[in-house]
Amino acid sequence: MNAPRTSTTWQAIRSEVMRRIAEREWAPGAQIPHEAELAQEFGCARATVNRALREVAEEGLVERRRRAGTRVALHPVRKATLRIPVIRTEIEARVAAYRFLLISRTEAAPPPPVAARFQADGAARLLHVVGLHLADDRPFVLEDRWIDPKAVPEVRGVDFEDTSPNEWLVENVTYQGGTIAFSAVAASAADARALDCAPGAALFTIDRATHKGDATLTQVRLTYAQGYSMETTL
Amino acid sequence: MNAPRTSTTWQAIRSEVMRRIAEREWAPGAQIPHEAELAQEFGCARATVNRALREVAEEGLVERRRRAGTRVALHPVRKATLRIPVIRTEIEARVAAYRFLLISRTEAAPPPPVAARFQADGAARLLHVVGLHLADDRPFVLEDRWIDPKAVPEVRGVDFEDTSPNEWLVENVTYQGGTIAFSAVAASAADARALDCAPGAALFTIDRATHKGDATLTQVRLTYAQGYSMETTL
DNA sequence: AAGTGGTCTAGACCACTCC
DNA sequence: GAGTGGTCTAGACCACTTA
Repeated sequence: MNAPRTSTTWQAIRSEVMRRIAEREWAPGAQIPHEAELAQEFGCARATVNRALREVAEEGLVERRRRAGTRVALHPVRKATLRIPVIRTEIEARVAAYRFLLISRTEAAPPPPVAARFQADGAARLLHVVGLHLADDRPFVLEDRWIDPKAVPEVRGVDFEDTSPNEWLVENVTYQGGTIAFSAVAASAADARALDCAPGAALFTIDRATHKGDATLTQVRLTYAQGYSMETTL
Repeated sequence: MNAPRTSTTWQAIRSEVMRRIAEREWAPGAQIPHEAELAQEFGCARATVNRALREVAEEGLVERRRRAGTRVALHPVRKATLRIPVIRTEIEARVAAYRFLLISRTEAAPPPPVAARFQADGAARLLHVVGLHLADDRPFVLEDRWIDPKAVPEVRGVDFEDTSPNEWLVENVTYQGGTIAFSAVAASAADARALDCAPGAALFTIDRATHKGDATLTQVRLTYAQGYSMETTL
């Protein structure tokens, strides 16, 4: 989008490098010239070449190692970046009216598979919140969440009548890491009731756990209404 | 992993910035000091601060705009990076024996939904390849692919008996862009037969189209065996 | 008009790893 | 031991945006 007057931009170098890889001028597995050499060729500073190659490496097209140099990847691992917005934002982006419907909010001992994730003593009681996100008053996604009140003390005072756990947690708790898994499940009776589909219907689900240090803060299963598709670009 | 002697590293600055955001020292929506100020505080060059903040911005924790400065994101859009390996690699990573079984390879006029993606004249004939990837001789994923021979001429000479289209294309065609969609579908009769599950079972699917310039090179639907889950970390 | 981030330069030192 | 990428510096100019 910008065209500085005199200098070579790192974007230009990135494009040229990617072109040479695409056109097989640099074959898969082959080593490409080192930074200093490319800097000379392009008539720019080595830092500029470094910036360009770092980006190409992040996309997985080349692999870089000190001393060994830079090689064109043999099996470029394609990387897709998923943007995972707050559900309310996702629905509003579809120009639909958002509403959250709290189904239940209890404290209970989690079932074994959930407890295992929290690496908690089996006796520990966790907060269990279930609610439905609606788009234009039609079911969009069912949120089934467990929260550890010991790790997130403020949560005890929240009723989740107006604000979904999804949104409250994003705004009030900073995560340090987590895992996400995407899968397909057959709708349970409860799923079918909440999401207005037939039992056994194929539903897209996201299971997410977020951590802070060693502690698991929260775990959630999002079960999307039938026909949902999560999309991104390469 | 490294601790240079005298200088401040950009990783250290990134950590400190993320800490301040996590600890609410910098509140959501608030503006943070500008680069020159932080450089002075940390006793380093502005370029180092820039590098650190650029990384934090890429993770979605802050938003940066010229003149407007850097703000802590109100709704941090979490970004998950999916590594999408070649299927053979994915199976071998599970310490399973990989095998590809070609089911059919024909040239045909694509059905309308496929043709639309190729923006081709309806009369165009595309290569249609269907095959099954097996892990330890058990069905892992069904690949149903359309390839435009006009965009990928070399493909006419490939029989796909030994090498799956998935693998062949990764090695022989460089993409410039594409779209990916993840969803859940009920197993069709053919899916059920190939993947050894009941018709109607909930299956995880990936639909991918890859482009080069304006041309759509190939489009594929990957239907995974029951119970498959795609995982990543935040 | 002015402030802020985006980028480039030229040079330097260092970390890592292959030979 | 030596070559390559990783990073930092100090300074500079520019692009973009808002006031």
